[in-house]
Amino acid sequence: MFKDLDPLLHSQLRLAVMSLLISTEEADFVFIREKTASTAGNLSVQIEKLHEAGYISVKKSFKGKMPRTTCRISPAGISAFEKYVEALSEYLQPK
Amino acid sequence: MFKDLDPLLHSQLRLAVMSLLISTEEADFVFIREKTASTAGNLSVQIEKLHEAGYISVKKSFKGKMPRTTCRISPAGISAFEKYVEALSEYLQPK
DNA sequence: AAATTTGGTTTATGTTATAAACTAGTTTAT
DNA sequence: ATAAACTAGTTTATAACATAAACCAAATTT
Repeated sequence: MFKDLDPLLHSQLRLAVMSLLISTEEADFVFIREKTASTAGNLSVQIEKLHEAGYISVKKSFKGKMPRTTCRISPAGISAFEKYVEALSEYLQPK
Repeated sequence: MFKDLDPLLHSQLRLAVMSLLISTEEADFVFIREKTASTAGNLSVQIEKLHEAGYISVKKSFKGKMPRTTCRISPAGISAFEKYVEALSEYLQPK
């Protein structure tokens, strides 16, 4: 009856990150931190989890002299997100 | 940008319980346990949390000689569920 | 009457989310 | 030039949460 919800996506912050990346394709750490209104520590941890899962890629570079972390959603991430949305909709639209 | 998700509802099992109760208005413990495919222990804990929050009412009675626990969604529960669905939809339909 | 099942609750444990503290370096003010 | 403050994060500690395992009381089955 109720499909399982991917625990990696069923987290407010990780879901917000994925939601952002789905529409922007690429976003850096600071942009995501601002849009999600999260702390850097929390965001760092959650980005690492999405990365480990293969849902996003993370690229480190420099913008001038300052470090920059850029995230991009992967095909696996897109598909996981779509699957999550479909599973969740069962819960939201009670038949 | 991203509204906060009610942490009481942002839990697979509690959300499934609420989803069931939204459509059935009243359901007993065993019915919910079967529909959600959860263990009795976990369900007991999560029902208690929804109860404490005032999202559901819990009535104890006997069906013949056997104990029965009946749950019903409250107006506060309905409104919290609706609010949750609305907040969540921001995450699911990336603009 | 012993064993099993029912309908739960309580408790213990592992997982998760989060904030606090820290690191490494840059920019700004003195 | 140096101290102070800021940027961009990471690591670590702690509190909250989800879940299963163990338990209980009573009913039913054998």
